[in-house]
Amino acid sequence: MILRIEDDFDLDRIADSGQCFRWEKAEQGTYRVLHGAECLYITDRGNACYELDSGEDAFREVWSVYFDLAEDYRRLRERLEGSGDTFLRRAAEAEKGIRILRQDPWEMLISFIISQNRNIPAIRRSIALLAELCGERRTDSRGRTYCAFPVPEALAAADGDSLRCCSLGYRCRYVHAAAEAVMSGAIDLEALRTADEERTMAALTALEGVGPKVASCVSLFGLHHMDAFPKDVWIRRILEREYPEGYPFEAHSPYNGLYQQYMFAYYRSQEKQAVG
DNA sequence: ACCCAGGAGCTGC
DNA sequence: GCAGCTCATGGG
Repeated sequence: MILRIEDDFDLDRIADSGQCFRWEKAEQGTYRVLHGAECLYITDRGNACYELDSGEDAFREVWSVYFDLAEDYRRLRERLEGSGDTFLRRAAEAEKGIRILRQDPWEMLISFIISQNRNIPAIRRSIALLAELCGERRTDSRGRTYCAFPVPEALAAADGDSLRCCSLGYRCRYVHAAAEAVMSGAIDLEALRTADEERTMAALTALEGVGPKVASCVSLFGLHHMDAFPKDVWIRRILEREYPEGYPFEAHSPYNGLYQQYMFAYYRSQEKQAVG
């Protein structure tokens, strides 16, 4: 189907934003997007037109939700124009097109447990290996196989050696423990969608290997709590260098998470240019 | 051979 | 409470 998206929407920027680890560039302008057990090919045809290999039903039930198309990101970006936060305004203008995807909280929990103390290419690699090892094998619309993100049962059942094959290192037992916590009901990820931030962070950080950074990523990217504000090494640098007097969380609430993504992407792109 | 990475847990003070 | 250490592994 062909779709017109007038709002901020940039596939390259979303793909590089560090919130999703299973997007793969197919050909120029086209991404193959894996999300849970689903697969989508989406192509930027220019002039705000996008081609999706999905039917109307899958689009309405899965992909329009995933891309958060009901939200007006231009409005959220333009909301910054009245503020005196010049760094953030610059970042948002430069990185316009980033969105906060509505990803699956279980997939985000495991992905960000894996993410700790690793760079993005290494995270992608481990997640791909994990899916190949424990995910259901499926076929996409082009006849290519792909692997669904493993369900909790599969990871709880996986033995230590097979997890170790995914280069998870010391995070193996965290992944296994998280799967068991979800299976046993010790944590109810669905219930956290509507929980307040304090309860959400408390429930997530109670899991082994889940600290404040991983929990806030699950909250933002998996539960769509738009005010969650993950602080990784990059964001810490930004706060130190650009906001020595303190960052204005209150002024930007309840969209701190989206604005964090603009800053994260902007700062990293600046660093790349400085190096290259 | 280095140093770093979308960090967290543990120890010692 | 918080600095400092350790963890396993790959990317640049």
